[in-house]
Amino acid sequence: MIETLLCRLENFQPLADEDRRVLQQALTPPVRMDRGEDVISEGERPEHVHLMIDGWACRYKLLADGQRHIMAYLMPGDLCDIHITLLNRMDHSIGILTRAHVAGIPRQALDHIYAHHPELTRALFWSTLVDEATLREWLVNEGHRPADQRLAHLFCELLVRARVAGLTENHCMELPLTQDELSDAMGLSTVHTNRVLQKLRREGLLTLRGRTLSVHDWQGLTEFADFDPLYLHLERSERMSDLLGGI
Amino acid sequence: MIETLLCRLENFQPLADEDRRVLQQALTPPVRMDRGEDVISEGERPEHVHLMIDGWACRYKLLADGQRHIMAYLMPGDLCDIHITLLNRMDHSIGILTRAHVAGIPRQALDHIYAHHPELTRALFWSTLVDEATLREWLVNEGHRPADQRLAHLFCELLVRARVAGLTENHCMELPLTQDELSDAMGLSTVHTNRVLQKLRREGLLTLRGRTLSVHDWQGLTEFADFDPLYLHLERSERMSDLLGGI
DNA sequence: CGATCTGTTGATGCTCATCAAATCCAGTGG
DNA sequence: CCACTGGATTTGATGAGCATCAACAGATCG
Repeated sequence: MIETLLCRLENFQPLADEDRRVLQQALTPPVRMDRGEDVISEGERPEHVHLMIDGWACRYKLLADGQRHIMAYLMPGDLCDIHITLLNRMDHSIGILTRAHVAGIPRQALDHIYAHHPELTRALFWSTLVDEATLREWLVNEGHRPADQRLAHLFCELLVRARVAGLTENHCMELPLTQDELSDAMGLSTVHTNRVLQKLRREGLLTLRGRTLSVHDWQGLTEFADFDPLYLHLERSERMSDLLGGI
Repeated sequence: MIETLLCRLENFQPLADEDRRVLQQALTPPVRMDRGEDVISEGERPEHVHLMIDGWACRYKLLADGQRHIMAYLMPGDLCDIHITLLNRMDHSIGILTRAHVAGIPRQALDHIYAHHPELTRALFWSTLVDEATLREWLVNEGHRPADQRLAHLFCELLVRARVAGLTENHCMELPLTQDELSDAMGLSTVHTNRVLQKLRREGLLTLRGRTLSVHDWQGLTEFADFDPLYLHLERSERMSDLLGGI
């Protein structure tokens, strides 16, 4: 799954073999984690950067009233928290959503990369900038789009990201999220999310059942959601071209 | 106003005189801009990083239906778009909100900094991580908080940021935003924003009139808004201590 | 096989958008 | 100095979108 990460980083620019090796060797062995556990919690001082090997996680914050807001989904190949070497304390938590394996890059190894591998450093920096761009799009999504478009837009994004990570078959992907977890990310109630999902299904755009997302009308979905993948900055990905062609 | 930037960067760690000089000398002379102009537009390939000398700007995207969503406010001392050196094309625009002066750091100068001034580079990287953290908080704000808390939270943030930039007097600051511009950031209609502002005023929390924000009950406001400034990562700022003490 | 989590359905009401019009204000030109 | 103008703020009325509460059906799992 380091392959997935490398593959993603190469959306910025091709990596030297040396850089690939350095990154690979920096990784600690994957740790098994279960749904409900935190990779790291708000307020903690992190010592590792974490990499999702398999399984899904999310960034989230808890509000004063106990509600959880999910700010990002992390799928296999995603780095969880590069920030962390530079920020003192986590301002949010990272929680596991499925059975998962998580590897780490020790702070020390990362410092070494920063000091001696400028190209790799830039690639990692690039990757956080993409995360930031994604965050901006989510902000637009929650701020301005009604519930149906909002969910549709999320599914577009997830399908593209999964595609680039090699996690799709045709227009289907494993999506191990409950409607509750979707709701906490979209700022909707579970009930409303449920009704919107039914509507998207009725309209022949997609179905979500048994942890599998199937997109039936990709073109229709992207148009409905006003989805423009520019913000994912994946222009270089070969796996993207057919999808993008369809947009 | 480079002072403000340096002062902000030193929230990460004190800068060497050498680094301060390098940054100062990298700046191009400020250019005068007017409300409505774009510093840079979506899709463009940027050649400078921009620094707000005076006046305000915002990051925004235009949606398919013509609505504008504001994703960040930029005040004097804020860098607009460091990303830019690494991302190919802007996935959003930066628009001027008041008469303003904007300086630039040429891409070339920035590359030089990246290559030869690791500490300064880290400080700049840190600064984008804070931007990202702010984005996450905005996401929570729009996703989960009702309109009154949402606006209150925004005002808390703006006051703290202005305070650190030396732009406040007591609990007042110049806030040159129309209710329309506030609405576009909060995902509310102008009408509703207006009513919420009246409510916050009636409750004695703050008044916003004639481009001036006056917070009358800081403690009450932060409690009402569920505001925790951790995400701004300003622990080192001396100017913050009195405000934070009040939280 | 019950216990628990997830998904589904119905009913009710609040928050907020929308439309429309009135007022206020700063700037501009006669 | 005043009339004019266009933008910003304010007010009222109406209705849509979505939250909330409650209950039930299905799935999953030890």
